[in-house]
Amino acid sequence: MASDSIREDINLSQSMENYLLTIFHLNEDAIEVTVTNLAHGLREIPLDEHIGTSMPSVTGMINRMKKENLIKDDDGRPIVLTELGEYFALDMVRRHRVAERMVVDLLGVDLDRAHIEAHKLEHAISPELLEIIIEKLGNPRTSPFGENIPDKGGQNYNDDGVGVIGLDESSVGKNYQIRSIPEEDPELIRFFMDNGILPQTHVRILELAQPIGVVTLGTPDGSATVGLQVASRIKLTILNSN
Amino acid sequence: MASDSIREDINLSQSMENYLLTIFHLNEDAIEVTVTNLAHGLREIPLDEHIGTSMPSVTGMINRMKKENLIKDDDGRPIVLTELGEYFALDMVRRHRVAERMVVDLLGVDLDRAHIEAHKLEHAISPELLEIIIEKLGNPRTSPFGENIPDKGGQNYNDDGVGVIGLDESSVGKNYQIRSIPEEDPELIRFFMDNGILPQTHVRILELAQPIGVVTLGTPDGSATVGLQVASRIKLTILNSN
DNA sequence: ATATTTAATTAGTATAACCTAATGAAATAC
DNA sequence: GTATTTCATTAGGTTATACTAATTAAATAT
Repeated sequence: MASDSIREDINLSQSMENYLLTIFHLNEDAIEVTVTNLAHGLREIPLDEHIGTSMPSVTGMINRMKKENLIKDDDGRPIVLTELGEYFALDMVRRHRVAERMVVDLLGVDLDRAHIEAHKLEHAISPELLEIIIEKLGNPRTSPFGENIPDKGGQNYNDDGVGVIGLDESSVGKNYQIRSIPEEDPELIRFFMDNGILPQTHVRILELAQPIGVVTLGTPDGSATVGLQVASRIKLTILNSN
Repeated sequence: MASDSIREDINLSQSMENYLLTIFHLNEDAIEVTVTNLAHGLREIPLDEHIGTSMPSVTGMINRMKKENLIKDDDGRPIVLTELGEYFALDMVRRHRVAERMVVDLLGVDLDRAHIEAHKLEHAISPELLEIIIEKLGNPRTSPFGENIPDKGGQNYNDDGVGVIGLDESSVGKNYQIRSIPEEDPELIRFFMDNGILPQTHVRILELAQPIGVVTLGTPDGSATVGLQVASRIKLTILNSN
């Protein structure tokens, strides 16, 4: 099939794979994909002691990726993926999220380390192994952080953003279900774990003080307060029990 | 502890990790570690379409590894690992064999693909993850091919070669237990799987025709004939039922 | 509308791998 | 004991990825 043949004879470097992931996440967060933002964005993943990427390095890689037909060569900001680029970006997202599920569900890694371990493994999982892992996991539909796992071939992937809001946009007194939480910062995730702030959890908004910049939510176990910045990255769906 | 501190601040490239593994295996097979043999040996692992390594490339890497204090800088053939080099080589062997156990026991990969998948994963497993996997596996002592898994820190690793012989050195009519089988060639492993020639299996030597170059062995399921070259890589321990 | 700031690129290096072709050195063969 | 073969290195190049410093181009501010 087309989705298999598209893959043939193409070998992305680990570096390109990371650029694809970063571009995907910028798109997802509605952040303009520019050289500057990519240079910053690649810093997010704290692999090795590598702090960010210089802008000339990003320019260089973008040009290589244009040559590989992963990024459109129309020249211009924002940087936009070709169909091929989209395909591989979704493939990487799939691998990353499956790897997270694997290390958590199959190996017993703590949630706060899942992202970092998965980020190393995702480049080392062959297409065949990926399918074996997915089957073993029982075809999971989300990562342990609540993010959708794209289908094979990247078809019908949608953000499912309908009805999903940030915790910062929620209403006091209403009940919600947590859909997803941010996955990068181990310390923050530790806090989430300690306070039962996890995907699927039912929560009630106790306080939303915009000027002070905090949101307090009630969980089955108690209550917790987070800043608005963090709150905006906790995604909710409304419960019909309102 | 010392074995932890030795690791600090050292980042081996994937390439160096592969050289360490190859050097280890040459030593294990009592093959002199020379530039030529390394150039051949690195071909064994059929990653990508990469066929072998040129001798100047090996010389170059050996020099870099001398600078990193992984290989003794006395100059001379054979090439010999420093204590640090030994430490990392054993670490790699440990990761490789644990990765093989993981993909087979935890993920359900077929034995004939275990080596190749493990070879990619072994470079992407953090020390912390490695220990988690080992625990989850219940502290396995051998790989699925029957090879010993070195301890953490590489202490008390021994080949356990006492009483172990090659199938080519066995005696007709005697009973043995298979200790280990070669792991590189998927087609050969497929044959082993189909004929129940696996670690732990009890076998009886039915025929050993040196001039013709074949050994026939009886397994619980039937019998199979292999060439002497292959036979020499199947390791046996004698059973006291003789 | 000029000055400043921000964004991106070019120019020029560096390093880790790899390669082929040519050469030197050591072992083996006749 | 010279000739040949084998083994290893040097010489010289290539590619991917990164960097800093300098420059151009575009946006923003005064």
